[in-house]
Amino acid sequence: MVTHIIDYFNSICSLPEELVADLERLVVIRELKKDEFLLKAGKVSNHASWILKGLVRSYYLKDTEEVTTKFLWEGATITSVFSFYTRKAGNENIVALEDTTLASLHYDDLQYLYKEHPAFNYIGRVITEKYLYMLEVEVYNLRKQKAEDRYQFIVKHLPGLLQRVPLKYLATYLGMNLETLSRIRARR
Amino acid sequence: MVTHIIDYFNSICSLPEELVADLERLVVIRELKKDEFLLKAGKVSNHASWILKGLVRSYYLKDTEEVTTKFLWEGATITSVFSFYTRKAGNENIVALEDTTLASLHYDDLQYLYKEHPAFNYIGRVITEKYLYMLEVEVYNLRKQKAEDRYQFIVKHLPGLLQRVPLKYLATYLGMNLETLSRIRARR
DNA sequence: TTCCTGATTTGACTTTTGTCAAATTCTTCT
DNA sequence: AGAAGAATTTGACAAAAGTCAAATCAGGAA
Repeated sequence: MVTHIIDYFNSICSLPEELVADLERLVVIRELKKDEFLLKAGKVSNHASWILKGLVRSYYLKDTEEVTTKFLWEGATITSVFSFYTRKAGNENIVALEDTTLASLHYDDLQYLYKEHPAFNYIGRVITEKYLYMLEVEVYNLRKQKAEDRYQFIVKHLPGLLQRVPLKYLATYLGMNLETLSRIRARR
Repeated sequence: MVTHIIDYFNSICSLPEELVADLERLVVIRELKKDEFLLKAGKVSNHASWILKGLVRSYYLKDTEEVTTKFLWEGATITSVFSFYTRKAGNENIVALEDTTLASLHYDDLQYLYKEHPAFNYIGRVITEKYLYMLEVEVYNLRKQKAEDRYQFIVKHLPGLLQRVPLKYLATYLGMNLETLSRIRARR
């Protein structure tokens, strides 16, 4: 299991042996059952994780409504950007929508890797850049005025998501309510 | 001028002398007059820049309408994330809203710095994280359903922007049209 | 100052989306 | 299979935001 994530890092930049040894020691494999939480609002996020299998959702509470901010699946990196980097409690919840397997690094261990292994800074930078790019795409879609256009973007670019995610979560993710999403799907 | 940006990098992580020497050699100071372009749609973005003075706007064309995606000013990092990282032409335009002074690094020089100076990856990652966090805040605001709430977020967190930016640009940035923004400002 | 152009506001009306309530449909558990 | 609960759809209506046209305002150029 740990080898998968090491292979992934290796594909970004070839890892020195001592770094591989440290990773094997520090990377933790974790299993989340459906509906189990990886992070709860009010807690500090201590782990950056890579999803080996499964699907998670992150959301925050606006009044009584859950607003979904992200869906992440196999191959994705997941953490609460705010909480992990600032070391403060945030309002973000992360929960498994399916049984999920993660490779995780603790914040302290990550800092240790950055300090001891210059190459790991290269990897950290590239992964952060990828995450940034993903977020830009998300913002681009969210800025569309019409609810229909935002939905069609998912149909076109992430059709698999429609099979794996309940519509009530997709609706708040796309900034519309459930009934609107249902009606958009009905036309056609 | 170049010293400002080197001081900034130094504040993130102390720079070895050879890195400072390379930076002094590679960082280019550029001046943009109001309405001059830093990047035009259809071109590959070759520079990452830091704004020393001034204000720029990035936008793309949706049909005939300009959709503003970002306002960035003193202290901010600016590039087209998509085009700069993928080395492909994008749809993003970046234009100065005020006379602006930039410190820029060419893509190739940046890659050279990353390869030759591991410490610079640390800096690149931290800057990317900051940008990422800024973007998360932006998404958070955009996901608000009510146009009024999105505007009030600016009033509360970026009141200075209201003095520096024409409302027509602010409107598309906030995902509403000019008349709606004007009416929101009229209620009080 | 006066004119011109662009920025902003206002009005009348249309379209889109939200709200609330109820009906279906689908899943899961026994 | 049958029941309970969740997910999704549908209907009627209300609220929010968009559209188009016109008026007003503000800053710069002559």
